[in-house]
Amino acid sequence: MTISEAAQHLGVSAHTLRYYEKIGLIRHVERAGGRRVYTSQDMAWLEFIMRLKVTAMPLARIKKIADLRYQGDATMDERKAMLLSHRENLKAEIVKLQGHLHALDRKIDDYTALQQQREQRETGENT
Amino acid sequence: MTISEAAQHLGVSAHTLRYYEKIGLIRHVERAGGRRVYTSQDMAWLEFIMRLKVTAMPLARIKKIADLRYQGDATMDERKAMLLSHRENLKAEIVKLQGHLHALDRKIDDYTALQQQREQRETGENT
DNA sequence: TGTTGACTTCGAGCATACTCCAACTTGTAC
DNA sequence: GTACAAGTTGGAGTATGCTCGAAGTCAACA
Repeated sequence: MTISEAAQHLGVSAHTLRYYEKIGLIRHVERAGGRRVYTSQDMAWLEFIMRLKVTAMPLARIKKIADLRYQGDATMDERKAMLLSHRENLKAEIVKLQGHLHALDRKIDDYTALQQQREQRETGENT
Repeated sequence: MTISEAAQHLGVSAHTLRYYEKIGLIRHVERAGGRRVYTSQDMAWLEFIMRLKVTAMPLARIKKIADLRYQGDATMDERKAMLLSHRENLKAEIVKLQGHLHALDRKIDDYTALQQQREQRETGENT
């Protein structure tokens, strides 16, 4: 897979993929005639990175997981612990957003009530 | 309420409150002897801003709602429409995060399975 | 009246995550 | 073999949202 194919597949730009390689999120990507060739393993790893990214994990923390991964199987427990911790954050985040959703609903209700008051005034129901 | 009280109450820094005033999220805050005095109405508005902020609305969009608010009641429909649209985004975001949570759970399961395999090898159950 | 400490303004600086540029190389198409 | 698209590198620049520093002001208390 070329860089532009990979980029399209992952929904990011080729620039971003080079950037991720530069900061070490993904390492020793093969080259053919100097050009990057992404294997299916590379893609699986990048997809996992994207998964962490969309759940608002900062690149610095993703980098830490990447570093551990490149150190080998001995770091598995630590990586699992990081994921478990991230899962808890994610669950808390979902609960928080649900709370904000309800608050937003109430605010919208306020607007609806104000609109109705205005309509009543305009149709002159009180005079 | 002084700026530091307001900041503490809202969970941001005084610097941030001045910044929000500078970019126009909140306007004509009273001064007493040159110092900001936040009224309960100011606080209600700032709390609403925070509510939007924690749901990942960019300051630029919040600014737009603030601009509309300062234009008066005539912009109520437009503001309500923005909130409705934001609510849809928020709902979609929650669904998305729930999906990512499940994906994360599966990844964690993978790690657990690998750990169990390793334990079996170490205790020599196969020889 | 002097000191303390929280406040003021303005502008510069910072962290994150890209995003772009310049100059050069490579593979394919004719 | 030459044109052209797509790729390469390193480094600089950008957008967002703060965050800090400098230099000065103000109120309250000893």
